[in-house]
Amino acid sequence: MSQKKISSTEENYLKAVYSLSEKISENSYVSTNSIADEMQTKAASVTDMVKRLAEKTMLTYVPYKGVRLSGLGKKIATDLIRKHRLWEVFLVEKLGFTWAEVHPIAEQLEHIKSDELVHRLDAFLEYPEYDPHGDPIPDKEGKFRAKPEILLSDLKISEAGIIVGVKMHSPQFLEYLDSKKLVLGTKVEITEIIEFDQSMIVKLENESSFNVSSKICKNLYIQMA
Amino acid sequence: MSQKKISSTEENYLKAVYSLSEKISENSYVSTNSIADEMQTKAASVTDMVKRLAEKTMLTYVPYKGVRLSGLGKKIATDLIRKHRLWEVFLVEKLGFTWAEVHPIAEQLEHIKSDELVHRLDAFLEYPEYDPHGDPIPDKEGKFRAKPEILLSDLKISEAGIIVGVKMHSPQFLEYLDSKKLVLGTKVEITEIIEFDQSMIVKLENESSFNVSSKICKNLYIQMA
DNA sequence: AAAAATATTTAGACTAGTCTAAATATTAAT
DNA sequence: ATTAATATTTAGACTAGTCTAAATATTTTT
Ligand SMILES: [Mn+2]
Ligand SMILES: [Mn+2]
Ligand SMILES: [Mn+2]
Ligand SMILES: [Mn+2]
Repeated sequence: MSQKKISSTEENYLKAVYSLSEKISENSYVSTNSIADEMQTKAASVTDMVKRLAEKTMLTYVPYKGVRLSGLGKKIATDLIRKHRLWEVFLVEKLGFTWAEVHPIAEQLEHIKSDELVHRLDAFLEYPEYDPHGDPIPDKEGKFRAKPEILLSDLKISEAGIIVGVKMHSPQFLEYLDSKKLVLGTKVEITEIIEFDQSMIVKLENESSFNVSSKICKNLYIQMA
Repeated sequence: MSQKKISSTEENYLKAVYSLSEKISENSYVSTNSIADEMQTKAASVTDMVKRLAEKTMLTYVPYKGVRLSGLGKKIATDLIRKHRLWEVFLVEKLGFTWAEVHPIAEQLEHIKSDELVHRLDAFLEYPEYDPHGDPIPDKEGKFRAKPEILLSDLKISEAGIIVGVKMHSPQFLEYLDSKKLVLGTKVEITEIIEFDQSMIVKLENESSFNVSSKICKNLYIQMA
C-alpha cells in the first residue's frame, strides 16, 4: 500500500496538487505557480519537487505546462485527506476541541504512518462519514461520499435547509459562525434577500432572524429541506 | 514553555541523553559514543548535533568529556516522554492495541506539537499514572511518580508479588509474556529457584506453575505483596 | 507580429542532518 | 613511561528541501 518511503513534505505537495486538481477541468494541468501559492513556497522550489515526485511516478510533469497526479499520487493524497479528517473527528468528538481549533493539529497528525492506526481510529469513531466541517471522509480506496454542493447564497426567498458544511475553514470564520449559532445541523430559512449587497435575512429555529453577509452565505453549504 | 522551534531530531537526541543520564551517576557526563549507540547513528553526527544543542542551551557540552542536559533540555525530554506514554495509554486503552505494538506508533505521535492536545488527551484518559509497560508518566512539570524497582529475580522462594512493569520493551519479549499470561496485574509466587541457571518455578493464581528463565525474571518488575 | 507582461525553469547558494575517513585526544596495558 | 587501544573530533562530501536572481518560455496586449 502506501508504505513506501515518502516524506511529510512530499505528502503535502501531493495533497496540494490533489486539492488544486479538484478546482480545474479534468484534462488540464496544475500549474507550478498555483502549487507555490497553495504551499506558501516559491515556484522554483515547486519545480525541484515535482521533478522528484515525477521520478517516483506519483505524478506526471510536463515542463512549462504543469503536473497531473498518477493513480499512486492520488492514492497517497486521499489517504492523507482520510487521515486528516478522521483525526479532526477524533479531536472534536473525543477530546472536545472546537471545529475552529482542529485543523493545525490534524495537519500534524495526518502524517503519522500506520495503516493499523487509521483502521482502529476509524472503528473507534464508529466509521464517520463527514468531518467536523462537513467534508466527506474518503474510504480506504479513496472513494468519496457526495460532498455538499448547494450554498446558502443559492437559496431563494422562503426556501429552507440545513447547514451541512463550510467552504472556508479559517478559525476566524468558524468562530464567528459559532457566535451566530450557524453550526452544522442548524436549520435556516431565507426570509429576505437584500439586493444591493446580496446579504440575506435568515431565520433559525427558535431564534430571531438576522442579517447574514454575502461572504458568509457563499461559504455555507446547505442540504435543502 | 516548550513552544520553541525544535525539530523532531533534536527532541530525539535530548530524549536519548535523558535516558542515558538515568543510567549513570549524577555528576558524570553522557558520552558521545553512548549517544551514537542509543540513536543508531555515528559518533561524528552526534558531535555535530550536541554542538548545536549546546548552542541552544539545551545541554552543556565539554569536548572529549560528553554532555549534560540543562533544565531546558530536561524539560523538553520529559515532555516528550510524557507524550509518548500518554499516547501509548491511548493506543492500548482506547484503540485496543497490544502493549507489544504501541511503541513505534508512539515514537511518531510524541512529536506532535500542541500543549492543548496533551492536556486534553491526559483528561480523556483520566490522568493515567503509568503507561501500558508500567512506566510512570511524568506530570507537566516533569516530575515522575515512583518507578518499579524490584525485579522478579530479586524474590526468594515462597515470596509473592504482582507484576507492575517490564524492563525490556521488545515486541518479541512482550508477546512471549502475553502467551504465558505474565501481564501487568498478575500475581506471581516463587515456588522454586533452579540454582544452576537461575531460572524460577513460578505459580500464577488459578494456573499451574511453570519455569521462567533468568532472562525473563530480570526483566519483570514486581510490587511485593 | 512585435512588444510587454507573466509564468516557469535553471543556476547557485544555504541549512539541517547525515556519513566516511583521517587526525587527535584520552585511557589502558605493558 | 612508552606503547597500544579506544574514544572523540575534524574535514569534506552528500541528500532533501529551500531560497534569490537570472535566464528562458509562454501568453497577452497592442
Ligand atoms: Mn482541516
Ligand atoms: Mn476539516
Ligand atoms: Mn514506548
Ligand atoms: Mn512504554
